[in-house]
Amino acid sequence: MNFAMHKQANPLLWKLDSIAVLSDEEKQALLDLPLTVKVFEADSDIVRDGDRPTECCLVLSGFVCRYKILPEGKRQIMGFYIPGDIPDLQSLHLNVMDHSISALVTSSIALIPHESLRHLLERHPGLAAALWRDTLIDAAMFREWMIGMGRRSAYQRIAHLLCELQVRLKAVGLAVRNGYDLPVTQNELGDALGLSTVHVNRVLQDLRSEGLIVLHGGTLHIPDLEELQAAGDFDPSYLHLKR
Amino acid sequence: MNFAMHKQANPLLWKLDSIAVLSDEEKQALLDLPLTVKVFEADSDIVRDGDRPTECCLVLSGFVCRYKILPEGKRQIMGFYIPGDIPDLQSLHLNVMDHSISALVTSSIALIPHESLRHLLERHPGLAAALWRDTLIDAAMFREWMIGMGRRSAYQRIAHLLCELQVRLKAVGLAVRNGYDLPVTQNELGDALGLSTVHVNRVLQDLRSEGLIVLHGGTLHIPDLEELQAAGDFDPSYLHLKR
DNA sequence: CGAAGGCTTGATAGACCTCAAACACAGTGG
DNA sequence: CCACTGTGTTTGAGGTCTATCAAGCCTTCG
Repeated sequence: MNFAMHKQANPLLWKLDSIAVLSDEEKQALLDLPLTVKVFEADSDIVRDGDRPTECCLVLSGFVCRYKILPEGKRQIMGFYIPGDIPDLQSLHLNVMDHSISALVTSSIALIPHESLRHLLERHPGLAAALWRDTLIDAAMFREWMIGMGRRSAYQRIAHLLCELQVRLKAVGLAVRNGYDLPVTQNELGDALGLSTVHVNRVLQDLRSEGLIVLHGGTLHIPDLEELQAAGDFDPSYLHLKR
Repeated sequence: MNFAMHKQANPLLWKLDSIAVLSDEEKQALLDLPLTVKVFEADSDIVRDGDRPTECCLVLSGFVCRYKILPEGKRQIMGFYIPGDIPDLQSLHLNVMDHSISALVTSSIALIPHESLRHLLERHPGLAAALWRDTLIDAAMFREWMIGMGRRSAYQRIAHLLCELQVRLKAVGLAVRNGYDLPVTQNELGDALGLSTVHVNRVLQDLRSEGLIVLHGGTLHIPDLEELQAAGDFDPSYLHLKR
């Protein structure tokens, strides 16, 4: 069995392979998971604040975000999720959702019953460790975003986010070295970074005029990745990738 | 064996009991963990950014924080930890620390070898689930802090933090209904909330003058908890306590 | 009693927000 | 084929929250 060829078909395999060492047996077990694929339109919720999910959602294609709406109507986006990610893996151990997960563009999502996952993890402690690790890396990303919103300028924050997505997309084969598709509006960027749309727009123009990014029509080109990383004070070690 | 009386001696038992259901056997196994107790002075690091820990630290008494220093010298505090917490539990699955953990006041810390923990978790899947859940709740707190720094005013943020500590301290028996010891300087509060010391001071005065808090000498009194929660837009559900 | 750390206050500045409107572009329908 | 609509982007002007700088004050402790 050639697992390399399955990476395309099953992005979860690709993703976990980028953060943990898996045996062939474990990889096979992952491939054997029963998946129900469902397509979500742009701006539709996959899981809602207050829900008690009985399955986890694995992103197969598209772009997904984790967010919460505050009483005053403001929205905070707490993370972007890409193919291979299981944004609500936590629902395995936290019964009630304390936020929502939504598709930003049309996305195909595989639903995996909790039952199947629990069964899998019982039999394969290595996979249990890998998924626990995955949730810990998620937490590390939250921390890094916290640092950004607490102590970095808007300019740095945006540069940092663009770098994070570069690295993560590349780890699952969805980015080339110098760019990727970014199907996110400036409004959504603002909600993710704690900024107003207007300010995001102005800072993006700064980044453009400095030649750090070329961004239009949802396509991002990064002429010099290291320069952008420096501008965003970005160090990928918090993503805990294997190499 | 009366486990209730052990809660005092072993705050971990108390803490886990507040977030998960444990059998007597599991409780006993927790009590059997080999602990090496060590006292850390105020402002001394327990684990450092870049370390590769071989043990986890359990807070027995005192007050601890998770933080990171940025290149420009700024500090972001990403969480406060109290007796019963294991702030670096993640080191079980993430080899390299991407931040530091430090005592804010003299604190006694129990060091638990990874080996012992792994052994424990293999034998007691229920405890493994409880500790995984604990790291997920940690992540939920990060998310809530993110929301604060992204979308809440300084006034709300401070009120929110004071409420969070109230609930968490109460869950391990360290707070009465209307207050607790808060051994944190205004400078540290600022670093935790992404604010300057000066501004923290002014907002605290606002909170005081509105009668929402009485704070001096490291002791916080909350005349009306519900009012403070309303001021901080605080809803404890993200802490995922049992009841 | 002096030193040190933390708290408080005042004045000034800047980053970012809000409001408001114009512009660009893709999709829709007649 | 061209108005029409909607969403996203861009620009301008004014305002505010919060940072920074600088100093004085208070308490604790050796």
